[in-house]
Amino acid sequence: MQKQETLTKNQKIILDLIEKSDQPLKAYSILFDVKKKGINAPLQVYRALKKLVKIGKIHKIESRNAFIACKNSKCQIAKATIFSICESCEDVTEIHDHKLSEHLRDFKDNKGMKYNKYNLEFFGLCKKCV
Amino acid sequence: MQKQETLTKNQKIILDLIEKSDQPLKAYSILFDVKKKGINAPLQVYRALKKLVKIGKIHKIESRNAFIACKNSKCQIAKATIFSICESCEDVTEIHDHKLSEHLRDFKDNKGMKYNKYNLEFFGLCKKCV
DNA sequence: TAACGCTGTGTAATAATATAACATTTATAA
DNA sequence: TTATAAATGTTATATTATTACACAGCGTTA
Repeated sequence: MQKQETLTKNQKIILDLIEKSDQPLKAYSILFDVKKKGINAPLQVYRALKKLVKIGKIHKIESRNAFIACKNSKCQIAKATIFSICESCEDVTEIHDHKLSEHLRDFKDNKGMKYNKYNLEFFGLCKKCV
Repeated sequence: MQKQETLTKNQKIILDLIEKSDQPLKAYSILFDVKKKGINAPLQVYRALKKLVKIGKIHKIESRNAFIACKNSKCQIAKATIFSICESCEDVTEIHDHKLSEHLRDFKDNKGMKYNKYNLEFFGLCKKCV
């Protein structure tokens, strides 16, 4: 079987919703919002989220248990994510910084471990909240 | 009131347990283990964990919802953490890499956000699991 | 010393996040 | 067309974390 190119109905519904928000959404808030479209159970949401994360359409903000759309149109990068998170207003922004990404991509520890993925979250106060 | 230097009974019990493990422990597994010491409820565990994280004695592995002791004897660094995580055996190691830490500490985005904390998790396969 | 603020304790209840198990359906590949 | 991988729908349950309340201990300061 080939890699699936087109999303299924549930996946589309959920991706649409996440893409309309510029901030991360939580699974059960997504569930609440898509009930009118016939998605009734948590598992239906979690399954779609899992797939969307896998193909890089969305990312999980681990420290917040929330999901945000990847704005990078070319993004197949489920594998290398950097976010800034305001600890006051909880605003989350994905960071695309070539130099930093390069640095992280090239990082080697002294254990001989080969990395294929990383997730970096910066915390602080955004301009509005300072 | 001054900053508390000494840990309370519950905090000590839980820190001891976490320090004896070289791998991250989950809250409810901690709870199970400390029941014999008179800690009966999840909240007692979560409260101690929160404090221990705050003072830098332990770190939370966000992607795993688990807690690991900080091995760095000087560690007051609840604020700057880097881990490597094996996706096969789930082995977790804290990384101390001066150059990388420096790079992350000095990172500035273009939003004027001031960071006071970051958490970086690398994923891959450890030597044993390759 | 009494009153206050702060931190921690203990307990019960509940909220929030996530997965297991099962039967069925749809899509793709051989 | 048949085998298989991927997705669906549903119910139940597991796991992770917090709210709310009553109270205890300690240091500060009035």
